[in-house]
Formats: sequence, C-alpha cells, structure tokens
Amino acid sequence: MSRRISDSTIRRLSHYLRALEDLEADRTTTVSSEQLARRGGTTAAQVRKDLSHFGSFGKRGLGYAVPELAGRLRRILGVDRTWRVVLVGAGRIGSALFEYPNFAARGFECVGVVDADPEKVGQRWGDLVIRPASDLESVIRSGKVDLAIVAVPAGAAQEVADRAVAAGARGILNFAPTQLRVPDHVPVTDVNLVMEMEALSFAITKGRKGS
Amino acid sequence: MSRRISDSTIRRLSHYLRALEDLEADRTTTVSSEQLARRGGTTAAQVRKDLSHFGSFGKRGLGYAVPELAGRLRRILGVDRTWRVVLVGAGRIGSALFEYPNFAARGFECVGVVDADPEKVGQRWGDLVIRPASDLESVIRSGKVDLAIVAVPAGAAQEVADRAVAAGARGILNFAPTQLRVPDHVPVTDVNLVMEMEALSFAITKGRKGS
DNA sequence: CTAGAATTGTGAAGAATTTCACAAGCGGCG
DNA sequence: CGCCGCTTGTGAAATTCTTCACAATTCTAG
Repeated sequence: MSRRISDSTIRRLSHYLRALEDLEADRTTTVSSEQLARRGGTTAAQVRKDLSHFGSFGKRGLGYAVPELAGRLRRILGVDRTWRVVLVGAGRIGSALFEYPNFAARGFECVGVVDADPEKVGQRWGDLVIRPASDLESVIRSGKVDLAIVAVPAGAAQEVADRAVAAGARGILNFAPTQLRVPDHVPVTDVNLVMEMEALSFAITKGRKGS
Repeated sequence: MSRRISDSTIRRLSHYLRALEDLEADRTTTVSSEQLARRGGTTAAQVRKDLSHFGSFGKRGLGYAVPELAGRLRRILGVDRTWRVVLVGAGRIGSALFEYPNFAARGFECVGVVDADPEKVGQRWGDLVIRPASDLESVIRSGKVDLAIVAVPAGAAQEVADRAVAAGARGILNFAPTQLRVPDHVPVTDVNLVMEMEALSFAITKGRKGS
C-alpha cells in the first residue's frame, strides 16, 4: 500500500477532490466511480485504481460517501491542515498569489512577505508588512514556516531556495523559470508559464499538417 | 515520424530549449545529450529519444549544434512565430501575465484585454485599453486572435471559452480551476495553482511516515 | 429469505514510456 | 590512411501506467 504514487495519480486526486466539493455543495451524499470519472475527465476504472493505492473507501453496489471520501482525499493530499508559507518576491506574481482566494481556502496561510526592492519594503499587504530579503531566514524560523513560494526573477531563484531550505523550509513552490537544485528530501513544485505556453503552442501547431 | 507525442516529451523539449538558450547566451556552440540531460533534469538516452521523434539533429561523436537545435526546437514547439492573444479577465492573474516579460519574449503578443467589471473598462494597460466583456468576439475577429487566455472566476470560465471558440480562438490557456469543455480540435492548457499546491502538500506529507 | 441490479476492488492484459546497450558515424592524430 | 575516442540514433528490454473484465459485496424489492 506504499508503492511510489505517480504524479498523474496525484493530479487526478486533486480533480476528484474538486468534484467532490462541488457535490458536497449540492448536498449529494454518494457518488459512483463512473460519475467521478466524468467530472474528472478520466475513466471509472482509473478512478478506482487511483483510490485503491490508498485503501478501500467505497461500498460495492453503492459507490462512495461524498463527505467521507472528500475527507480522505484531503487527508491524503495533506490539505487537512494549515500550511504556513513565506512569499519571496512581492512582484506581480506574488501579489496575484497573495490575493488568490483559493490559496487561503486550501489552508495556505501566508505568514510573511519579503522582497529585495527597498521601494517595496515597508509596504503593507493585508495585515502583513513587506520585509527586506535579508529577513528571509528569520521569517522562516520565527514564523514556523513550512514552505517557501519563490516568485523572484530566474537569476535570484537558486539563492533564495538555498537560503529557504537552510532555514528550514520543507517544500518550495517555484515560479521562476529555473530548475532549482535542492536536497532530495525537499520537494519542489514548478509552475512554469513558459512551459505551459509552449505546450499550447505545440498543440495548436501540431493540428495543421502543412509546413 | 508522426506518432502521437506525449505531454512529458513536450515538457522536456521546453526544458531543453531553455537550456539551449542559456548556452546560446554563453556562446557555447555545441552540446551533448549528456549535458542537455543534466540541465533538463533527465537522462542522456531520454534526450536522444525525445529528439528522435522529430528527426535527427546531432552529429555522432560531436553532439548538437546549439543554435541549430534551438531553432529546430522553436520550430517544433511553434514558438518561431508570433501568437496573437486576447486576455480575458483583467484581475491579478491577468495583470501578472500581462507584465510577465517572458510572455512577450516568447512571441505571445497581447492584442486585447476585456473584463466584465465596468470599473475596469476604459483603464489603460500599456498601450491597450480594457474593453467590456461583450467585445470579446469583435476583439478576437478584428485582432486575428489565435488564442484566448481565460483568467476569470471559475463560474464564468465556460461561457468565456465557448464564446472565444465560437469567435475563432484556436487554443485556450485556462487559469480558472474548472475543466473546460471545448471541441476536440481546440487545445486547452490548464494552469491550476490549487492542483500544484496540493501536489506539493502531498509530496511534503508523504515524507513523514507517522500518522 | 432469495433473486436481481448496481458498483467496487483488483489481478491480468495491454499500451505507453523509459532505460539499456550497442552498432554506426564523425573528427582528430599519428 | 587507419585507428581511437567520443557521441548519436535506435531496436529491444524493462518498467510504469492504463484499461479490461469479473468475482465479491451491498442494497432493494418481492
């Protein structure tokens, strides 16, 4: 029950969780793998296989209890708790993220913002004050920060990541278009817009067969 | 030479292209699959296999010519041209994207911005003026727009997508946390922050084995 | 209590992707 | 010119992921 779980499976679990939350809002009490599959853009067998990696949550003949399965998935994904995060870089991306409603809704609590630009230091964001880049370590330590969001230019990203890890960050959400090097036990999730744009560009281009 | 290319391959091609651009900046003229692999976070065999889907670009014993391979990859990914885009939704995400330097650098040219909020309509962004949501179709048609960026709340995303496709958009970059339904020939790339956060949360959680 | 309809959980088959391993090509050097 | 070191391109093997198919389980109705 503890084999390595593939990325695709995790992404699908996210989809299922979102579908379940919609169903919870509708007061639906049970759901079949078939229905989950339709909402998650996959097949019923895949849904069952994905879930089976983590245990046995359904009732044969009946399906899954919506609130219970949602709870299990939250637990599996680790979003049944609050994650304390520091935002590194108070630029456009940082700002967008800071105000992103689903961010807080998912239990991600921003306990600090730092930026290298002296113009920005001291500005208020919500009830936080932007602090200088040199405060990164103390924000992480005193704020008991779990993870760092790297929203700085590519050139500064590696240094920020090194410092965040050294100060105790356990994971990194990286918006800089750079492959970060971190110790194996520190997971990094990359959000790479350039890559997404190129994937889209390829998909469109591929369509037309002409030169 | 025209088998279906996997998403993973495309993502890796993006990495290779970025690595090649770094090398171009350094005036490096050739590179081996081994070096590309290190920078792209994969293996030499994988690099060669990925490239082999599209042809034969290297010289045995020598490696790949950096500028040539970069050009080929740009061509393959479809970023050797300009893509005309309309930005739907002038919120934080839209704004971050609009100012994202790599966006223009990759040949994505924003030819229009629309928003449903009357407060925002009429504001200037760069040399564009935000137009009302109802202008979406005319912006797409008169601007010869190739693709639409959907940066609106989840509830509005499907309608926007339908209208964009009907008006002639050939692809969609979707920031709304919704599974869009579009005709098969219109590729959609999802940028789903909630999903990325959940993946990170899972990866961190997985580390500790205790209950 | 039994039969029947529905739906899960899961081995096994099938498909796709990654890794391996090596023949073949290229350039340099004596 | 012929050998040598290096590196590609690519079948074949290994691994991983997805789909299939069905026994097992649950609920409902009669």
